[in-house]
Amino acid sequence: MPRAKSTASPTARRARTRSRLLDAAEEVFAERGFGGASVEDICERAGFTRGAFYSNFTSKDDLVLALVDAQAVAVLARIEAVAARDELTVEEVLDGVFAAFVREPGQTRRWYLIRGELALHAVRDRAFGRTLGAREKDIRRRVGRVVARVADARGLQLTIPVDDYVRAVMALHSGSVAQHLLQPRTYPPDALERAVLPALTGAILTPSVD
Amino acid sequence: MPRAKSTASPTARRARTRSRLLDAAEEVFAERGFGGASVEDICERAGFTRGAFYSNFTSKDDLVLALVDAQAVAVLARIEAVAARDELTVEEVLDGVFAAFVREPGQTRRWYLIRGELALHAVRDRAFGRTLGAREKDIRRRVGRVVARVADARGLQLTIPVDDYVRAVMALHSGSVAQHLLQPRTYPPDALERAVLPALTGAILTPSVD
DNA sequence: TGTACATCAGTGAACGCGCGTTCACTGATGTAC
DNA sequence: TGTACATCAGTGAACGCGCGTTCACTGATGTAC
Repeated sequence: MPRAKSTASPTARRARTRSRLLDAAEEVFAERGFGGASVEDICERAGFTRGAFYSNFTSKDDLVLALVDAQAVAVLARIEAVAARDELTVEEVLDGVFAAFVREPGQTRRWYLIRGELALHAVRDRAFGRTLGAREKDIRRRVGRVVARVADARGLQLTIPVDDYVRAVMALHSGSVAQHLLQPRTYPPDALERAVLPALTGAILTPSVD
Repeated sequence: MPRAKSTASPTARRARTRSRLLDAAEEVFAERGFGGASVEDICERAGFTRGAFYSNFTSKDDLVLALVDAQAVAVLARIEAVAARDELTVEEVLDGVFAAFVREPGQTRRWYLIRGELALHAVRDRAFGRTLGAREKDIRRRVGRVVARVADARGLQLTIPVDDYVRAVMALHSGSVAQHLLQPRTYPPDALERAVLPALTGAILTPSVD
């Protein structure tokens, strides 16, 4: 059978194959979970045979690690873009951060499923957990810096460590998405944040005394 | 090969077999996920052969549904026990509720993994999602009633719907457990609740005017 | 520019294994007399 | 109380299938002359 159309140099084409496999893996993992997704499913989705898979990754586990790395790079880049905008309020910054996790608008469901799979895998596999934990810490630190800067510019100060605030908001957001996905009709997205975030942020970000 | 020791009437023994299989399934699902856990793993853990499994459940999916039902009954019973105690503060009620989800003390990890698996499965499978959603709603309503009663007895009133408050606290707790499991050494259990809950509850539960 | 050879990304058939499910059976317990 | 039969919870061998992984290969592209 003939090979797929050749568009670029072998090196560039190889990188493209790898990234297509990663994209496909994200989709298939979201749909069926790590355990339920087969290597063949992923290859079929990406338009390759299984041989191509093992030419680019040493195993299925190796692919999961590569996925985390690729996501971390992409998410951090999008957060940097939010951080560069000085005119935003704290709420807008947080909105931008949530959006940064999602590859394309309207992919919240996929985002939730993938993050859920990664979180469970991290708790089960200690080594993987350390990798994911380090990546999350990186992201929280970056977000925390932006929040602190924006709060400062508004003359507000935090009553608890900024890292705890960021953790709390992310937990709330994650819970909100879960509730919405479980009850799509009766519980709109962001309903929980809308109900709770103002009170929380009001209690934690108070006007500076000086 | 001889059968396992006979202790009671066939009906009682059958119920015992079923419940042992459910317990084993909870453990194995927590360890390996739904996709990663085989029927044989579960049977081995429970001390039966696969035939016993198919004598009690029609399929692996059927087992998951039975697991949810069994958990709902158990959790609701434990919450009722908390609700019956009138002397508790709002914080103690919430602590009691979180404890109610865990079968035995020190099983937080298992609780988190099982709930995570169920949540992902619910988002993927709409019919299952409706079942789980209904169960969660039941639990929230029950918890909400207790919180409202306790707040009322303390002369406090809620500034947002009690259901949203309960959702928020559960999301926070779930996020807290996730953070702790990811960084067991540096982030103690309950660290997030300790940092954030007082501010949140203070902002949402305010002294009644009348 | 044209030819001969080297490289290696991706192919696809093949492997052995473990899976979910089925089913003919066994033997302990319950029932009838 | 003792015997004969019925029930059915749980056994364990067997089924076909799809899995993760391997590997000899092909043919498009890059390189040397």
